[in-house]
Amino acid sequence: MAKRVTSQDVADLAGVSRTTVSFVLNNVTRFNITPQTRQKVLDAAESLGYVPNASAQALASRRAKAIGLVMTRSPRYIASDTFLPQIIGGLLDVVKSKKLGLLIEWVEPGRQLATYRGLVNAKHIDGMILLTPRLDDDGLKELEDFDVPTILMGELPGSNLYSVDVDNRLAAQKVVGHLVDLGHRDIACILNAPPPYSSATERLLGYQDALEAANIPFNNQLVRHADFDPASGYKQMQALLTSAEPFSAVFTASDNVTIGVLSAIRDAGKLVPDDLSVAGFDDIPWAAFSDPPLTTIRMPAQELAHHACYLLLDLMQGQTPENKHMRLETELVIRKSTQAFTKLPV
Amino acid sequence: MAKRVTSQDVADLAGVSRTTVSFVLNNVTRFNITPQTRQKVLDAAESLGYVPNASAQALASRRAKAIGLVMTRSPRYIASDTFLPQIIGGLLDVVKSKKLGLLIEWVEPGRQLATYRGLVNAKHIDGMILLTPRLDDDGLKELEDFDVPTILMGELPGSNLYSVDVDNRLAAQKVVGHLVDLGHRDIACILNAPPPYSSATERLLGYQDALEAANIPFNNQLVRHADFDPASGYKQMQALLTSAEPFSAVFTASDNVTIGVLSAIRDAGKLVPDDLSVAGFDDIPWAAFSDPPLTTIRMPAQELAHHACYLLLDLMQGQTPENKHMRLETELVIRKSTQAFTKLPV
DNA sequence: CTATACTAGTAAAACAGTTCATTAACGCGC
DNA sequence: GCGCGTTAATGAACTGTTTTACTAGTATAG
Repeated sequence: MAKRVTSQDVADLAGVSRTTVSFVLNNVTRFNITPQTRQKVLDAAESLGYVPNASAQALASRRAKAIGLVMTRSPRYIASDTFLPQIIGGLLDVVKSKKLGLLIEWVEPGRQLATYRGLVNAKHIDGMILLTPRLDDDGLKELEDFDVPTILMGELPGSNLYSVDVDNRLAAQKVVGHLVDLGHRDIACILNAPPPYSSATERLLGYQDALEAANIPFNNQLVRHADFDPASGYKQMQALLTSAEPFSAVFTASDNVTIGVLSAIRDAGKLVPDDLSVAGFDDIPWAAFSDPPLTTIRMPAQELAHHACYLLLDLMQGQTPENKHMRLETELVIRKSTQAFTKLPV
Repeated sequence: MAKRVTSQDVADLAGVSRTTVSFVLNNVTRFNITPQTRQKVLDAAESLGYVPNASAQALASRRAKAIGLVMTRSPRYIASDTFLPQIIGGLLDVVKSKKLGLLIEWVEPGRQLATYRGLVNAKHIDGMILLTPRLDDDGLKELEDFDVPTILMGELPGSNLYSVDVDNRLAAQKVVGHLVDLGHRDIACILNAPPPYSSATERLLGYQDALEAANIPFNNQLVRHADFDPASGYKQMQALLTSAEPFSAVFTASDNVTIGVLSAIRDAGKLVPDDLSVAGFDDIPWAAFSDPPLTTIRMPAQELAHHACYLLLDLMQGQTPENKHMRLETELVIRKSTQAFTKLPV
């Protein structure tokens, strides 16, 4: 249990002051340090195995050297989020290269405001990335007033916060448009999440856009809301299949939900794509290997994370990029789960 | 941009000293505080919206109030880890209830020792949980000498560190035993990861145990190592199918890898379970909905996270539980992907 | 030969808490 | 009326950095 090595120890060994040690180790160019002195300090630090105390650094510099990834969903849903690893992987890339820490937080519904305030005031983090924001988040407006750099991953209409996302509406329109182009007119829609989540609402709008462009009347009976996981997809698909409404294709606004959807279709004794075309959203790793391989929208999850992180870093350095809402390109990936309309299944 | 509220502000408003504020807010019972004074302080803190500065607290108390989740895999693999969300969800449960922070770290292969030392000395965290340890991790032995509470999630034979895991060997033996019981004798094995990962090695041993118990000679030609993701599973399965070795069943030591395995089998024109029985490991959410639903081993991921976290908290409080290696129960989940042996496929 | 400007470095004051040692006040017994 | 113990609260030291303001020493210009 060796005693902590402090900057004083380094200073003593190098024969300089703590100030100088700090300047050297932080590459402060504003002051003049001779190369010799510099080297002496570096050698001393190296030989002692000096690592600055993060708390002291944070306290003195008023910078925590860490960012937070804040999730608005309960651990139960986090557990089945196939998307999260990609986000975290992407964030780690950046964070690591900038020598920052990554803190994971979760805000309880109903206590958002208090949680955000706590995070901000405790100064545990210098900025935060909010994942899957909810439309009914009461704390988000307040957040705009705090002076904490914040990036929304996901869009929230009307919010003044910076955001990084794909254009969910356009992407949904693209994939539903593909179904329309194949001749389908009765297209069911299973949303990824309940209405309070903005991505669900946006994807529904895109679905409607595609219908409208083809002069297909909107039928609310064909729209269902799933709840992130395969089980909810199974349930909603089963409900659709036993309903009186006929349809020849289904758009599922989340591949993770699609896992359950395909299963329900199989259990009902129908074939994809012969009886029913199925298109997804996200292109999770599973999609390319499903049976049949899934036509879907590629969500550039890691790139989203990269961009969100870099944008956050800019904000943390006091910059104010003029484009507040960054939208990344999505790509329609056509595989084997969709085919041209032939007839309505019985 | 309101100025920060400090404990001094609270003290002033309540008409007491900073010391008293600290005692009240930290529930220090060793000192006597009258209920009236106590209430005055609480009211003052409440009305000012006081939140202690995390850095200052950490510095003064020498406790960071945060734990770290440390991963030994590169972001590229992290991105396809279907397991991670469950772990994080489980950790968040506990961490939140104890008002701790959760920091995510990633150690680069080859720089493990330096990274661990940095983490420890920087005192950013009070303890850490190591995920999927590698047998060739040079920093791990050193870690035993540091006095930082550490929990291994995963087993590392010979390590003196506390660990929480399932009995990978026994679990693999159970599921392979199930295949044996069904009459299969030529059973291929696709491991979840390269040999340096202890879980791969342990599961291979369990596979061998099951063969040995049934007096089936071990055939190294039937063993392959995948690399965490579906694509690697596809590749290894394809290699097996085109090899000269016959087999009637395959044990895949990771469901995520199994996704690719099933796909390769379909592409080869074979049927599961008629031509080939397939058994997995992990029971990820997909497994219940795959085609056919997958026979697999249920990995209690969230419980593992819970236990690891509680054990870590014990360690952080200076306790030294006598059982250093906690093993959680796994359960064989029999679904439709395995059936009794009939004949070897051509 | 000073006044000035630069160099290279330092002393000391933050930063915002925790915690040990101390004290003031108070009743109590003798 | 004095020492004593107890209670409730405080002063001040301490945590390990950053950073501002300052200084001693040297070179340059007038």
